[in-house]
Amino acid sequence: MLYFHYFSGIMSERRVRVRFAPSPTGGLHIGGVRTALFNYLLAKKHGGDFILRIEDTDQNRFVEGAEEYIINALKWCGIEPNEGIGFGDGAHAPYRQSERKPMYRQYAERLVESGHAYYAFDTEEELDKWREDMTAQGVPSPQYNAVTRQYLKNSTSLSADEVKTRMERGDKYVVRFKMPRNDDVKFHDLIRGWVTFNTSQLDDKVLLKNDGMPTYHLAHVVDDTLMEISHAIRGEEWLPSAPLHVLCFRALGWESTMPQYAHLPLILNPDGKGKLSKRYADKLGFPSFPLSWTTTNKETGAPELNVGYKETGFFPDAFINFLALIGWHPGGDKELITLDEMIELFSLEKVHKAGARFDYEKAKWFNQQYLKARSNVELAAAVKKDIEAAGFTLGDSKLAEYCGLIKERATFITDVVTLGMYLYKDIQYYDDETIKKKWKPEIKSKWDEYVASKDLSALEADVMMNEFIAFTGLKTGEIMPVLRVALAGILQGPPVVDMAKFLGAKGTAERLKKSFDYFESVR
RNA sequence: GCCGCGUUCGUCUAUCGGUUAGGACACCUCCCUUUCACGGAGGUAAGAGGGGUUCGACUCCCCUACGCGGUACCA
Repeated sequence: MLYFHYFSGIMSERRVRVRFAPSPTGGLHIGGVRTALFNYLLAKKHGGDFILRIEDTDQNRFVEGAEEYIINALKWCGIEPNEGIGFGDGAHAPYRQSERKPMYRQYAERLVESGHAYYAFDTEEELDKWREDMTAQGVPSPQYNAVTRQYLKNSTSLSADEVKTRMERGDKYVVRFKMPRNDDVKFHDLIRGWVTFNTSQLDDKVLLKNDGMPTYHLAHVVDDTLMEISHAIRGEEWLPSAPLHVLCFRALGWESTMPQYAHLPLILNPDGKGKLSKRYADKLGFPSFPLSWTTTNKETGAPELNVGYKETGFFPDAFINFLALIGWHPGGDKELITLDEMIELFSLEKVHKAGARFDYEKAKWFNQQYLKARSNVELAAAVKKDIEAAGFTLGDSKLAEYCGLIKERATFITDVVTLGMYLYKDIQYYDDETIKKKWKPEIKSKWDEYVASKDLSALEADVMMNEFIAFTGLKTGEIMPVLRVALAGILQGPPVVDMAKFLGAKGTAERLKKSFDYFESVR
């Protein structure tokens, strides 16, 4: 509802409004989903607004379908914004920065007028060349700053006339922030506390590009202000440019409504080397996107399908639970928590500072826990389509029974379909090795003998199995593996008697006969 | 290189000056089950190093090391 604004100078109460602001440059990756999640949690915790803003200021990197993907991913995760692209316009439309393009220029101009920014005419080629030369001379990362701007082509170094003619002539130019030469910029981060940077380390960042689009820096300062954003929660990779942003707010006279920053720790690759990347995920065999997403191979140009968490068989609630606990911990020993509980428990102060390695094994464990907790009926509904497509022809209650038999053994919802396939269609594979070791022809003759005198329609399958085992006179260790393979084909799965019950006396008898005949042929 | 941020079991983490440093994943042992799994019981395993401050530091400060991030007319 209302949030106590601690560090704004004047203590004020402010409605919590947060935004998730991805670039439509491809599929949303796991780190992005977690950023969205933390934004969502803070908004819900305080009864505020969660906004989806699309930061598409770089036309070159725009990817078709990415925006729709982001919307669908948030929907699947169950963390839907209540305002913004795909979720309804509020009072601050439009929410796509490309559509807000005309709004930004005036603020860039304002900064130029107030002496906080200037025009620069250097072309990208000239700058590339200049950086190259500087690097060759031993400057590791050349800065466009208080010193170098004096000899580069801009309105601080050129005469007023020259600037005027260039602009009238239609020369392309950018607007750069005029970074002070040597000032300390101090700001408070909700996760890290006070952070200080010296402006001598910062350069004159481009605010408005030569195509008239703002860069991220200007765009988010303007939009966060106009959209009345109270908290800016983003990845740690933004921390180094935060002082620039603070200075922009200040120069525009917006410091009092500046959002409070919270820089999230990064999700690292499992070996701790670098930000979690698709490349690593691919290599180690786990998904990096919530939903499947097709990318284009940079070398071959061929389309590549990246299977998502959803398609792998993750439940959204399990996925979110797992993600929430990367870099955040509410205290206590409870790990299985619902979204509502997360909202209740959430606070940015409890977010960790250090980066966290991604652990796919733990992700699987979460899913397994959620799977086990689902009712048989729920699982049946979730799996019905796939399982019917795979050959299951029985009714819903039978399908639920099947799910109950299988779920303890499954990690993914997709496992439920495949793990007990032999129960709803013919056995596709037999473990011949076990048969070669365990098969005794007398089992078949005993079975024929046993079953000849029985009325299968009047017999319970479990009773039948127990009677038959006793009838063979064999030790359970001798007979059980054979019966298991005869019913399932493999040495895994639910208890033999339970499988028999599922198959029914008649179904079990048919299957035993068929399997025993086969066993005779392989022994 | 420079700047920033960080550093508790292999991994995710609890601890907010006084604990036998707790939990979870993974791993190992045993039990349950003559299958696989689930479940249960137990086990191995941690405060990067060095200085301070303090009666007392994982906890506060400094230095070092290491890791990550940033250093674009990308976000």
